Amino acid sequence: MSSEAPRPGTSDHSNTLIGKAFESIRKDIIASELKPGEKLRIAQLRTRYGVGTSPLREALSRLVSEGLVTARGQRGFWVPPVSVEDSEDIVETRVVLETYALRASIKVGDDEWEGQIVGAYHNLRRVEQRFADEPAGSFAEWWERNRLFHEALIAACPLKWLLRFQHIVFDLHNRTHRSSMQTPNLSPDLFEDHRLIMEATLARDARKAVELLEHHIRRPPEPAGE
Amino acid sequence: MSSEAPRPGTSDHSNTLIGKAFESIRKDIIASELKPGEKLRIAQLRTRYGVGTSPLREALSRLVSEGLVTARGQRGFWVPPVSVEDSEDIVETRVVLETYALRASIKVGDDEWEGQIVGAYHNLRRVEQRFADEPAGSFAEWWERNRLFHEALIAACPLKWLLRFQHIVFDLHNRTHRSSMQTPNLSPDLFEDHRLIMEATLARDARKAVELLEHHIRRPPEPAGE
DNA sequence: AAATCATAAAAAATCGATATTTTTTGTGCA
DNA sequence: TGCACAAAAAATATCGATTTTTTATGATTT
Repeated sequence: MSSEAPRPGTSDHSNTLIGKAFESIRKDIIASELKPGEKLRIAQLRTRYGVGTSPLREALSRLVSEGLVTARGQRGFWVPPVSVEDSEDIVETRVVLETYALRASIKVGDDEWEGQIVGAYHNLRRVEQRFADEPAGSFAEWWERNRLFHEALIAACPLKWLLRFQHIVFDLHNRTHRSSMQTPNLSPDLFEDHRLIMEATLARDARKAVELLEHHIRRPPEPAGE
Repeated sequence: MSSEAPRPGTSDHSNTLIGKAFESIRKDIIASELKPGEKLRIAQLRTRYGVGTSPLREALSRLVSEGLVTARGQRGFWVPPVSVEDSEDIVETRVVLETYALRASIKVGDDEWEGQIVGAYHNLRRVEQRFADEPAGSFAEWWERNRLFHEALIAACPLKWLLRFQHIVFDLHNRTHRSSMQTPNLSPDLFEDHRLIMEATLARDARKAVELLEHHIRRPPEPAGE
């Protein structure tokens, strides 16, 4: 009997069309290639992602609970619209979860945890330096490494469920940012934030780290043109 | 064009077999009728809930993101097992979310909010009184009204996403409690907690209300026997 | 004439049956 | 006991049928 019940919160969908569709659609929604408010028609998605109806609908169903897709019975699926109220809600919820997790991490984090942060920051820094030269090419990459850096900061928090929720609102926040800028546009202030947050965190200065992180999360997206 | 994109976090699955299956399975998992660690075989569930493969799998997919079902690619679905670590994780996450939401509610709640709390408490009190006489008959009802009472307490919190996450961990916490007791067994201390929490909340004594709520959430389930 | 309502046609979502693929179980052999 | 292979079971995916919603059209009312 090698069929063990997996731990809660597990979602191993490797090697299935469901998994492929799930990841692809998730990626496209976060990147705002599937635009906020857009109707997700099954027939269209089938040709776009090259899978049948069933795996497609199952992937969409999974995304519903993550808030990246909304469903109405017998009416189909949509990309949820982006509104100011929702964005503020997402930002403040992210502040609550992420500052708690950062405090907890600073309290119990070990050498291994510190090393992961330094490594993630290094990778992030690389893209940030490259961003000035070729913004378009490094934009998507920046978001991914930004996510990994923030995850590393709070990885020592023992509450797995809280981290899971943080992941969800992070993705949602990511999407609102990306949908608000037509062209890649990242403030150098954001980059500076990262350095300061890391320094305060490694110095175990919880109060300062949390304050910096709050400002960082609340920082509004750069206006499109300048 | 009456097809409007619904707000994020919406899940209206009315009148679909998916919705029926989703609610039924969710209910049975929380009530531990589908037991922790149990394999969820599609063929069995089809006869049990009287629906076909497609709506069944979609319902299960939705439950995966809520943590009430786990999935392994090509291996199928399980009811997640209950472990001590997971339970502590769930409890502490619930404390973080629910105390924040209670504080926020006390800060901004209006008359309407207060009325809902009093009403929910009244309904809950009724079942709690009935519980002494017929525990088996009022057990499931108690859980539902308990949930409604706790939701009423924090309903004025403006962060919809935080409330949504609270709902998820509440259900998970509910399940761990129910799976730990073979026979209905609720402590009178729990009932007393409710009264005190309500009083402190309506008195707008945030510090006291939060302290009581923390103790209440952390209170372990009654041991099965006496 | 404009607006409302009913009806029909088209489109789309939903569902179940069947075929395919993968995993699990069972059996014989080294 | 361990391994290879075959059989069975189970999950997954595709397809087509059914149901529901949406759109289009025309008649009726104000």
